[in-house]
Amino acid sequence: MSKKQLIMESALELFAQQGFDATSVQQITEHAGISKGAFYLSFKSKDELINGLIDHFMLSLISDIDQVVKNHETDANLLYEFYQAAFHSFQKHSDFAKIFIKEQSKTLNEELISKIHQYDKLIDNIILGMLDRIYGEEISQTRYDLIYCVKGFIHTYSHLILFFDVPLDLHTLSRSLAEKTALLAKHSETTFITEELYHTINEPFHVHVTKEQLLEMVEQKIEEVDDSTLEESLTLLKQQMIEPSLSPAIVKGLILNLNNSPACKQIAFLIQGCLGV
Amino acid sequence: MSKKQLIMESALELFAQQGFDATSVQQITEHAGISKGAFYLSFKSKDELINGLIDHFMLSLISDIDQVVKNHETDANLLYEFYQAAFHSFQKHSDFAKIFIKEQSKTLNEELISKIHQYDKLIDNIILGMLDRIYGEEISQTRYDLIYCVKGFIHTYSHLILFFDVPLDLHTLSRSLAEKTALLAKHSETTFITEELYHTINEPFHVHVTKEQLLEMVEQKIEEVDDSTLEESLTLLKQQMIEPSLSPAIVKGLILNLNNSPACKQIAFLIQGCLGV
DNA sequence: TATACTAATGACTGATTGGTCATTTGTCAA
DNA sequence: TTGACAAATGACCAATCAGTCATTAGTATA
Repeated sequence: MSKKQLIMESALELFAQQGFDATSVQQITEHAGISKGAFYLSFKSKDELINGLIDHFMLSLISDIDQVVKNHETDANLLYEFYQAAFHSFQKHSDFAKIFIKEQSKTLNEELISKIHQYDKLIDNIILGMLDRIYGEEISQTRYDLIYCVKGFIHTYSHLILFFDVPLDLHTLSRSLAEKTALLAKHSETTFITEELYHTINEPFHVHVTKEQLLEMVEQKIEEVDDSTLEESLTLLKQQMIEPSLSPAIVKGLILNLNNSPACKQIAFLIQGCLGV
Repeated sequence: MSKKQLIMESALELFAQQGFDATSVQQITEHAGISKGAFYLSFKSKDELINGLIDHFMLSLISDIDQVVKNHETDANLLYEFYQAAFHSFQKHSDFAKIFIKEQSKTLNEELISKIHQYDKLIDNIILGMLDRIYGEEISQTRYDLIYCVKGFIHTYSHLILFFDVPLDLHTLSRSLAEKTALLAKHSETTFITEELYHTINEPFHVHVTKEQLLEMVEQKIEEVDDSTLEESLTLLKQQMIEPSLSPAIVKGLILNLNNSPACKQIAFLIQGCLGV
């Protein structure tokens, strides 16, 4: 495990317990068994660490959900699968999820708030795509309202999953929420969040990872992975981003390779967006 | 305005902008135009101030909602009125609502977390009472699930109200959420939060304000109020709490007097509970 | 072994914090 | 005008913080 990862894992644990502000760099380095100076060899500042954590786990969550929504053929169970994926991802990264719920829109930098807002919009788009696919024209009036309902459901029930040590039946929960969402989608008539209102609210934010940033991330990932298939796939896709030469089928296949590895799902999602597949 | 109130208002504004940790006592006192020493004449510590703010505004919110639910005769529009009351209360105390949403279950003292949990349970009970009153046996299987849905709705839509400077139509919002809640209450069948699960989760917490604490609060309130009717009502009710002598009708009337004043609604709610009216 | 290099350390700095307390200021009745 | 008391002040303290840097430890090459 690289030093960066070690620090991130130690920090994550402490942040989940105590929050960002209440956790000192000293504590993190002690918990990781390294010196304070070593921390600043891996991260320029505490803020950079927080930034990195948010990027890492938000992308993980988003790519988890996105993959399920994209790869699910029969729309019948899609809602159920969506909720399953979301809650499983929360459970898998429960430390980060705790931070995300607790510190959401706290007193962070402008930069961080904007970043979180961007990820939030990504999630909105995934949910919207899913709803449109299932219900189509049927929900043309209420689709934006439904996004907020779905996010409301996830938020409240996440509390249970994260902050109580009770064994929960995620299957029943997902089934229950799928039922509720379907009810709202089929019978809800009053519209509160019109398309206009939705866009007014989200106007100033645009999602964007520059190609340069992404290339850098790919390079870093190449050094991290052990599997040769993954390494090769990443290298080829990096080349493709610099100078397209491969056929679409090959590119899709390479991205699938990455999607099969939990460690590469996130970067797969980004490459996918960059190459427009 | 008493010094205590001045400090609380100044602190509230800064807390809403920056959060608890990021706001120093120095900043608060500068903003209030007093010295640092003067702060500690009114509050034993920064924590005591935070405690006071939470008590003050949570009670305000809860008594606002409770009054609407209790006093609404026709159950037809009750859901709508409930959401209206909740969002109006949020809008009225938007500074505090922001803090409440932002710092919810952050890294506060054990004491504070428990306190917030207690208020949360109070809200649960009000919602549950309302739902039972409207739907009765019809929702016997899903009543606890419905609480979480209602709270989920309020949470997500509160974000819009609090963090975007868009003029919002609370009437339409409340109507929309009333419709959605009714849909779920009437047609939802899958139960996730069973009665047993609900009680397991909330077991260790019990709401309690001791009579002594309440008497002290009443005394303080007597000194604060200007109106003679309010002062008299408070004094009589205080006597009643120490040694019951008035008829139930008089007690009810006195509480109504308090309910008519925004400044006394909260303490009215507590006295009501203490006297079992 | 000697040299050159990087990785890692932790004492240190300057800034900021919550909270204290000797001192000053303001306000009464005598 | 005086003296007694309460209200208010802000310099001060110890603790803690993020971040730095001179120094040391470890390692690979010659």
